[in-house]
Amino acid sequence: MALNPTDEKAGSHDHRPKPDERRRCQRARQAVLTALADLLTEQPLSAISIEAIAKRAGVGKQTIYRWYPDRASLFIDLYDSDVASRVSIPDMGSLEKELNELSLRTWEMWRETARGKAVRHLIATAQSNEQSLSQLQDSFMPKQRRFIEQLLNRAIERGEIKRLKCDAFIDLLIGFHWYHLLTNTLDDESAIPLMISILLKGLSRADGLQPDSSDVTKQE
Amino acid sequence: MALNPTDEKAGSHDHRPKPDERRRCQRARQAVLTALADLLTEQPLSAISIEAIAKRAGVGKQTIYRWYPDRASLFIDLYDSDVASRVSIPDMGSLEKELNELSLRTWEMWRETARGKAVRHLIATAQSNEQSLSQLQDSFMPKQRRFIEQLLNRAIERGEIKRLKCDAFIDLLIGFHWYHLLTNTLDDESAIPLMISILLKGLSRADGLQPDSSDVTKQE
Amino acid sequence: MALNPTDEKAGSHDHRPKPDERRRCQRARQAVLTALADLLTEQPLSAISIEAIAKRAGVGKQTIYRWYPDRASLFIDLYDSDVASRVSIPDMGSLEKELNELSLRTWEMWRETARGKAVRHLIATAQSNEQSLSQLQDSFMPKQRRFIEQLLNRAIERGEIKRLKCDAFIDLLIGFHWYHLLTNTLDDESAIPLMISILLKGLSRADGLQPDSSDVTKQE
Amino acid sequence: MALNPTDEKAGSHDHRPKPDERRRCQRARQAVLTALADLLTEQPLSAISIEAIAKRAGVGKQTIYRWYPDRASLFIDLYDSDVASRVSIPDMGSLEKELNELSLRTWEMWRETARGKAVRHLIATAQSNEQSLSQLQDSFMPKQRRFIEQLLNRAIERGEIKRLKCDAFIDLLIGFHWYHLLTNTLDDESAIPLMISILLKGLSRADGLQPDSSDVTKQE
DNA sequence: ACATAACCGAGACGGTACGTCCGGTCTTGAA
DNA sequence: TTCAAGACCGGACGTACCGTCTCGGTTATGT
Repeated sequence: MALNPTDEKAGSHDHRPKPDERRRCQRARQAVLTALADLLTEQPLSAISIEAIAKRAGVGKQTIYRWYPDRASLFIDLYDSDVASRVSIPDMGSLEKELNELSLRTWEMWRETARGKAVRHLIATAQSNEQSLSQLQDSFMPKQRRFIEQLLNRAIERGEIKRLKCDAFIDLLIGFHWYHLLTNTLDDESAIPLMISILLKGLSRADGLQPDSSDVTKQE
Repeated sequence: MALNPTDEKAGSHDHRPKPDERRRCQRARQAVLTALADLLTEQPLSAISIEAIAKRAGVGKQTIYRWYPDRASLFIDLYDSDVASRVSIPDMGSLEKELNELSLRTWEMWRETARGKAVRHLIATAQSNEQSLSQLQDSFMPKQRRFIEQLLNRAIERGEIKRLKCDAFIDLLIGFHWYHLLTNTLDDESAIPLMISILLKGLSRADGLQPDSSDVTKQE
Repeated sequence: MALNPTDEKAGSHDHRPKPDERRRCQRARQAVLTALADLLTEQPLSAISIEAIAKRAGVGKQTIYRWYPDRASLFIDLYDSDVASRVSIPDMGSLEKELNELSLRTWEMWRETARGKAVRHLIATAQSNEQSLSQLQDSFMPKQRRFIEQLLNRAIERGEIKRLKCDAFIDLLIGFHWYHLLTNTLDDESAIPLMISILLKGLSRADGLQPDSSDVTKQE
Repeated sequence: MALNPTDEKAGSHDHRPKPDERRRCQRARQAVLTALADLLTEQPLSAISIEAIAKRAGVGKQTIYRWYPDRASLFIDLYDSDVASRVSIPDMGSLEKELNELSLRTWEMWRETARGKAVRHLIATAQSNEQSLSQLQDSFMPKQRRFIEQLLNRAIERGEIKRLKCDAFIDLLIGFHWYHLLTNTLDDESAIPLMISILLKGLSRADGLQPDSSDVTKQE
């Protein structure tokens, strides 16, 4: 049986000419990201379109499509570009405090820079576009989870909690935030510490008590 | 002097001519819902459009727009029409068992009837359409929450848990499911009992231990 | 009652982005004109729609709307594109003969190329669309009149008739043809020479006999 | 017992439910005609639709469709209903004067009662609807021609002109008016007497001079 | 040092779907 | 039956974006 060497990626007959990252015009890149950021703050989500971004940025549409093969990539690039740093959490000695801090800062950033809208658009887009969904899964979500994992690891080092790889915990935490973001229902930020306290109680007791949940520590 | 009550100016905004629900053609309504259900099972989410639904149903587009002022209403009507009954949970004596049952049945229904896609489209749509968001908030979400509240109330009556109105608990539970639905990541349903056990442990301890979360029981 | 505020007033500060004529795709232009011509010969007038033309031409609707701001422009472009030349009349030494020739050839062309239908659609369209009416007035009618004016001028040079600028004469001639075209009543082409002989007799005597029509020669 | 007159039209495979003229509601009929007349004066031609007329008249659409099988019938009914009388011309002893009077009064009526718009719509409609075209040919046009024929007959009785049945003459006269009506170009009513003088000169000389037009007097 | 690629802006292109409007038919309840 | 009201199916309207494709013009690499 003869393997076709050109077909490394199954099903990919995508003969895209692979743009040369070195020659990328940084001015254009910045213009696009800035334009998108501006539109997000000024316009309703329904007014965000590639065409509008390109026009606002003074950039050809192709320039966007060249560097961002799907919408998700663009929004993720924006999200990463200048925002990640805003939510780095120092060691506060308490996981609960740190999670609260992380959550509150995230919401603050979502609100103030309209990045919340970007996330909403990103998630919405991924529902009807396979490539965008992949980007969401492979690029955006891991980064989001890593923030939380860092805090968990720190707590483990401090001996605050037991060593465990509990995806469900992170799912619950992020799911809570997404839920409120997507439904625009976080009337009261006091819901956050409450939610975290519930989660942490669940976590602290997850060290092998009930037989039907004893596998928590072995998950994954 | 007779005042003409039919004032054409009528500063009121929308003043839509209010279709007469009694005269609604049930055949058309069913055709639309069936067509939508079929498309959801057969087509990718990106292929779902009002136009496609109307064509498939053999119905004029206007007939859809007449009864569903926004896309969300349509999807919610579908969701309600024949699905709710599938996830009624009998009293199983254990909240944990019941929540597990509810979750598993929900995912089963989402999968088998493609109603999961409907929810995904519904949520995505609400991101760029204010009216749809309102429908999501006011019509879809309360119904979803009520399922869980019923189980919680039953557990309270059984004395299994203390009386409490803990929105955060429900947010966490639903948020978890939405998160996995929207990102198409529920590879393993064993994550569900794990998640529920975490939640329940948080809940069971929420009865006024730590001073900073003692208000759990008084919430709302 | 919601009155639909059609754009008829429209101070026409319509800063449309003015498409760049140089970049116009000639293939698309030809495809549109050919498709329209074909539809005119094959279909009843009621089946002629922008959508049908675009589909037949394998062209996006926008491509039509981009270059033809109103329906009239499209039909006039078709009419001009390949038809005008068919009715150029050589000097035959006699105005009557030439007018007969022009008329007969016009009807022949209207019939054989279905351009008569185009004119009918053009005129009908202009009745309910201000822009189309303007196009009819400013673009189509002058060209039609010029054909006749040329013959008249030639006759003047030959000394056949006196110098005069008689709009009414042309109005009568064109009016006659339009009348029969629009009502689909030209059962017998022998009506044409008869009509022309009447007109010409009126013309030949118009050289200042009756005082109340002496201004014929000064008209405009 | 009266015979049911609905089956008069032979060859009609039109299974229309045969409206009973005797039971026709005159209130509804008047309301429709008045509404149409009002819309014609108040609205641009593009705003005239069956739906708008029905709504304005406070009448069901079916009531219009029942009595007017095509749009043309409706407009002709309006035109006939109250307007014809306005252009009856007394014997003025001179055909030219009478034709001028007829023409001027027609334009005056067209303008003042917006009936000109009705005629425009009528003609436009006939371009894309066979039934309407038939109505135009069989009902509207003959009536219009009869006005002129009456004047011609009177002139013949007076001995002013020779006996003749010259369709072309009438075609020219009506064609002239239609042309200016449809193109909204009758800037100056002084064009009318000029046009008529041309026509009449043609007519007065049409009594067998040139051999090739000697058949004028034998026409029809 | 300069040819030659790839970039860039602009925007035309073939399409799909939007949400609205109207045509013409059918249904309902009241008179 | 007729009428007012209006729901119904169908289909065209004109617009907005999609993602692709030229088109000159402008870098900026690499031999």
